Amino acid sequence: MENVRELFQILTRRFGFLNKNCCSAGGVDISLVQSQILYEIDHQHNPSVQQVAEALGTDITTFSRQVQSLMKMNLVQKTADPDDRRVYVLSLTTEGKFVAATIDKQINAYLDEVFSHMNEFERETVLRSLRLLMGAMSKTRLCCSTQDG
Amino acid sequence: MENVRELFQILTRRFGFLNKNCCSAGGVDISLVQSQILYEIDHQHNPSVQQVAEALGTDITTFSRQVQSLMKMNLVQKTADPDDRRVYVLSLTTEGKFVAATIDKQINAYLDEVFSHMNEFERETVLRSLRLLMGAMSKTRLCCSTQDG
DNA sequence: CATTTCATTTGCATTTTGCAACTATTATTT
DNA sequence: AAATAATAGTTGCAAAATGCAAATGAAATG
Repeated sequence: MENVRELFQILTRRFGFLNKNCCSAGGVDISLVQSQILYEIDHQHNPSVQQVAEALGTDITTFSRQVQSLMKMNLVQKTADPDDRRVYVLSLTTEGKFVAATIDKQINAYLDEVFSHMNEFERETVLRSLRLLMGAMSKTRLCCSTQDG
Repeated sequence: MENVRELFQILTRRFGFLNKNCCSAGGVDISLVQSQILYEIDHQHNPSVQQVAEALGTDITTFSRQVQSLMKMNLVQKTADPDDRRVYVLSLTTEGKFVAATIDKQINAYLDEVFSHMNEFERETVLRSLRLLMGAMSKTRLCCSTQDG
């Protein structure tokens, strides 16, 4: 097997650039981490502060402060969990949802553009491969576990 | 087409975790960015300070300081370019090469483990797909361009 | 009811970051 | 060839991000 790491390295770098450049939406300027937080909150079901922090691999104290910034920007809400009053549930505000959706649109537009360079068969194959790869990654508990996926 | 971004997001997150966790080698502790810098210097041909900074999408002043740290750690060397004395060429020291190689081994070992969950045919398909994807990304100049790949 | 565990937040010191300004060198003008 | 502009790289500084230790308040355990 050739050098697989190289493939991954370049692929993820490129996607990283994309994320970095796609981070202003509707007059609001968003940093890369903030964009990732919005994404994560948007995709988890009523996540607590800790859950999101862990999913992103961020120290929880750092994350706590990042949430504070996003609340000041009126993009994220914190709701006390009635069942366990230690816990705060995170969610996006209307504006937060709008920003997240805008970023999502931009990124998907770029990805559509990328996939437009393939024919239908290639497209299908690539997508199936990516899903396969994710599945294989999930089976490995060596490291790198995430919440989802 | 389903939500492709999600696939990418999770895939790159996982690979990011891997990179993050694979960053100590031979008693030396290495941060994620430092690991990426070593990788990049190792894979470019006599790169200048600016070239590596650009490849990584880092501000050049920040990068200049990161190089200084890596020089203090005796992992990276700076050589004055005889043709243009404004330019410094970056290279890895023996120790730097060792560290880079160790990290590379760890990451590839993990990836081997991942690919071991597939049969030969799947493996081939996935690798071919990744290459296809990279090719398609290179054709798009919308954003996200990198030096290599 | 005392103790432990847990989720989250703050104090503080360190590190990282990037803009503006600087030095030193090369390229371009006239 | 002197003057000017452009380039590669470095520092000053101030703002932002990070993470450990410790604190708070709430739940679980004995």
